[in-house]
Amino acid sequence: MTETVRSYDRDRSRARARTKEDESTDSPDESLHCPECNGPLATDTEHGETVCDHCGLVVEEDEIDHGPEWRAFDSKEKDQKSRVGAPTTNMMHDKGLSTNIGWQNKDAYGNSLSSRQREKMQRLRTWNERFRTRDSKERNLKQALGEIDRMASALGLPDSVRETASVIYRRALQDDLLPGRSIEGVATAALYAAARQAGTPRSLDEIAAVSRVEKDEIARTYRYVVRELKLEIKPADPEQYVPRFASDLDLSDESERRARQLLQNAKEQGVHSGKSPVGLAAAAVYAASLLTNEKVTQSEVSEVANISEVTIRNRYHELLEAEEQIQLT
DNA sequence: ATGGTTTTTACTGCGTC
DNA sequence: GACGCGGTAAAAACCAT
Repeated sequence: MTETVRSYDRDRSRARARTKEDESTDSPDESLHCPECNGPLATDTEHGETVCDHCGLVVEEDEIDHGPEWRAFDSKEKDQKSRVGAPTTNMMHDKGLSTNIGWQNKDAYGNSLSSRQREKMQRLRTWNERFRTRDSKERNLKQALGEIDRMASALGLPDSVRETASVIYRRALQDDLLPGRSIEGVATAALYAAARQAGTPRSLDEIAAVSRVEKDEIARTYRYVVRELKLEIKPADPEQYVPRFASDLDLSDESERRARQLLQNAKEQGVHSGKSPVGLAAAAVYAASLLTNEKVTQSEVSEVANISEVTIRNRYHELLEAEEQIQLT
C-alpha cells in the first residue's frame, strides 16, 4: 500500500522534472528551422506556440479545435456530433449543467461504500444541494419550472411548449418582472403564452383549471408579461382548436376538414373579427357535424369547448351564411 | 371609470321520439 | 314528458379608451 503510493509519487515528480528540463533547455526541434532566419525553433509549452529562438517569429499556434469531432452531413448530425457534452435544457433551473450526486451509495465501479464514506457523501449531497439552489433567483426558477412542468402535463402540452414557457419565464425573471407578482402567476402566464405561440393554444379557462392562481390574475399577468417582454403573439387561430374538439367528440377526419374549411371561408368574409376564437371553433365543429351527418348536440360541443350553446348557435349561423356568400362568388 | 361589444344566463316555444 | 333546438331579453364579462 505505502509502496504503491510512494512509487506513484516518485513517478510523478520524475515526470514533472522531465518537462521542466524540456522547457528550461528550450529543446529545439532538430528537424525544424525558422523560415525567416533559419534559426532553431523552440516550443513554448505554456502558450502552445512554436517560436523561433532567434528572431521570435511565431511559426505555429496550437489552437483548440472548437469544431465537431467528425464530419457531419447535415445540421442535425452536426448537433449530435459536436463535442460539447449533453444538450442543455431550459426546463431545468440550472439548464442541467450543475453537479449531481447520485443517491445510491456506490462508487464509480458500483461497489458499496464504507459507512465513513457514506456519511461523507451524505454531507456532500446536502451541501451540493444548498449551493446549487442558494440564491433566491435560482430557487425561484426551480419552483416556477416545477409548476410549469406540472401544468403542462396536466394539459397534455408537449415538451417544446414547456421549453418555450421556461424561456419566457427566464426572461421575465431577468427583466425583474417578478416583484409584486406571484411566481405561480408568472409561470402560468408564461405557459399560456408559450402554448399560444406554439400553435397549440389552451383557453384561459383550461389554464386556470390547472393553475393555483385565479383566472383574472393570470390574464393580468399575461398582458403585463407580453407587454414588457414585447412578445408578439397573434390572436389565437380558431382552427387550432378544431382538432382537439373533434377528437374529444369522436368526429371523423372529414368533419374536421369541413370545420376547417368553414373557418377559412369565414375568415375571408371577415366574419370572425372580434369574436372569441373558441366560440368560432366550437360552432365550426358543430356545423361540420351537421354537414357530415355525424350528429353531435350543441350541448356536447359546448361541454368540450366550454362555450355556451347560445354562442354556438349565433356563430354557426354566421358561419353558414359566410359559406353561402362564398358559393355565390 | 366608461361605453361599446360579446358572451352568458335564464326562460319560452316548437317539433320529434 | 324528455330532448334537441331556436330565439330573446337582460345581466355579466370583456376590452380599449
